[in-house]
Amino acid sequence: MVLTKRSATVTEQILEALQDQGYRSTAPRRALAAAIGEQEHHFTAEDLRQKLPPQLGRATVYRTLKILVDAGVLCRVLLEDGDLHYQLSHHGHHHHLLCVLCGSSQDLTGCDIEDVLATTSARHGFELSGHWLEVYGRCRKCIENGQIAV
Amino acid sequence: MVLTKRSATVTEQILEALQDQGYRSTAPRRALAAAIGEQEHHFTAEDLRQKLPPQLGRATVYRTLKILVDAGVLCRVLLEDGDLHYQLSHHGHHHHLLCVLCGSSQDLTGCDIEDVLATTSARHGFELSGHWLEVYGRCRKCIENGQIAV
DNA sequence: GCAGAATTGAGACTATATATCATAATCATC
DNA sequence: GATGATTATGATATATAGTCTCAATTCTGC
Repeated sequence: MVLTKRSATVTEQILEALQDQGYRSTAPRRALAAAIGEQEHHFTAEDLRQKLPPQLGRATVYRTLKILVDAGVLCRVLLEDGDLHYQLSHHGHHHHLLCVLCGSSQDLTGCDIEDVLATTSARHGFELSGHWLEVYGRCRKCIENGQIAV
Repeated sequence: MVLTKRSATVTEQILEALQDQGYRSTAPRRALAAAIGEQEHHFTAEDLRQKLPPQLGRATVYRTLKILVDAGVLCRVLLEDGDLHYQLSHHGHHHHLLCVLCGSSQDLTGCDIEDVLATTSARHGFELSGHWLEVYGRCRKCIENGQIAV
């Protein structure tokens, strides 16, 4: 396994991304970056707020999340029940395999969904501009642990 | 083209579905069914409310929409900007090709997305339980009309 | 340390949706 | 039709998720 400069902690990566985009380094943003670094899986804006000092304003949390999504550091994840969560993005367009039991997620890589979509859409005379795909199920670990659906 | 009992008006189909599920036929529900029948494309709960007498309570609209989604008459559609809309469902699991210009939608049928997903997921040791897919783009008509993105 | 610009946070506000519950409407039965 | 058990309604309160404003504060380069 090769260690590179980019494999610093999540918190550091986030702060770096902010700086790369010309944003200032402020105490609230450092606190937010640290809180995000602590998240194991996907989280909501309110999840973060609970980990942060209460005087850190709601607006700041949402503003920063938006910046991070735009910067490609975070991506939005749509849960099965319609809840919108955030999680670290592994850059580039991709999809998620979300475990409905433990909340973990894997990136769906090396898949040819895009091709299938393009072909099928073309058959309908449709010109593709984007799509949203979330996949729900049980991850290997949860299956092995013999968990059954809630 | 063959006319069957099932090809009654949308409004009638909705009312029939409600009755099939053991729900009573009430004035608010009839009004709602009529309003849904008038919708050309996908719509929000508030779109409907605007077409209905103001004394028809908000709760009734949302309750009825939920019933209709559960009954499979309507399905939820996620727009590119995150807005949740409703539209008539053509029964069974399917996906939508949503035109971002005119708002029309086509069902994505005869596609092998499910297979691709199953295969890819299996490679990740993942046991599929569901997924959500929305596809955005421009429909044939809008392309032919030479519309450009807003 | 200063000035100017960026950022913050308190709170008002919007939009969407659900919960409560007294009242009203429905429908099977008489 | 009338009755009554049951279902449904709607006014209102509450919840949730997020945006907007703007005076006060904090950064950063100088």
